[in-house]
Amino acid sequence: MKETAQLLREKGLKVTPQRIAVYNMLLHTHEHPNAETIYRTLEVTNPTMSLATVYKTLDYFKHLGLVQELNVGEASSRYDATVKCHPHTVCTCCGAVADLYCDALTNLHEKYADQLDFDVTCEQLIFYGTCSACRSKETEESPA
Amino acid sequence: MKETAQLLREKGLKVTPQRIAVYNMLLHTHEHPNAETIYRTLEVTNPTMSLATVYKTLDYFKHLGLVQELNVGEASSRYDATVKCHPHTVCTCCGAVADLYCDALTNLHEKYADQLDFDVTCEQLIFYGTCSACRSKETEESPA
DNA sequence: TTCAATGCAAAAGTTTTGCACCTCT
DNA sequence: AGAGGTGCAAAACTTTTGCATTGAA
Repeated sequence: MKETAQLLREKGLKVTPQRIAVYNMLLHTHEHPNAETIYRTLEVTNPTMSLATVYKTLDYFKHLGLVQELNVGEASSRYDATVKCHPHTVCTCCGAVADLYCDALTNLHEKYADQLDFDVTCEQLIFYGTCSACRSKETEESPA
Repeated sequence: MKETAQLLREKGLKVTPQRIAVYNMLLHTHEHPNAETIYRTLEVTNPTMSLATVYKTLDYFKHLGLVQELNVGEASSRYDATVKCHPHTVCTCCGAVADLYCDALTNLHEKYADQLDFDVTCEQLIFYGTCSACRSKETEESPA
């Protein structure tokens, strides 16, 4: 993946197989995995990968703005390669965390800046509830 | 505090000094303390209080809807006795977590329900940035 | 009196750190 | 060659759990 290597280089990072693997995994998933999940997934193709390196790598990426850390109330943080602020949904039934692309619910701080006595640099909107897949399952099991 | 005792009883909880102390502390603060902070504060007046009890108590309260757990990206959860959904601001300079009362930014899921393929039960909106106090300090130190 | 709550200490889970070795530049 | 990254193991931190004792009803 030449682009990832170049991106890391531009950010002033040394290019290593581990860093490329972590970044590419995040680029190609919508699951918002946590460090443990990233580690277990990459372990298969990168047998020498260690969990500590995943943590260190995610920390570098976060500070350089390559990834976004996401806190949905679980014990461990999730990560998203889409760094632009956007809302998320968290299904309390299956645990899935999904991106929400809805202009009306994005960059709320810009729309309401005049009502806030606060310099907002970033916002996080999370909806907790039941996703459509889990809702269908519930309806099958106990139809109204 | 007779009201707290009664509230706990109504929720089916045994009334103990520890539970009253935790609930009253949360009622009378706007700091959104975490378990450790609650413990250290109450330790002074309730010398036998233990941290494990604080955790167990907060867990009961949360499940009974007496308190709200708040996750602002720190290692530990913060707690709020105001259980009604409302946005929060987090100052990345001083760490303060404040309530935001702004109708336009509350219950967003009701206003945009038709645009979401998701049954929302609860929402969490957090603005990260600099509070007015820290902004003034910055201006003093390096005036524009 | 009885059952649940408390407090302690130990355990579990996530994340960080120290350090010797390795690898990218 | 040299700076920096990796991997391992140990440590640090938050939260949970087991269990004997205490206390509320």
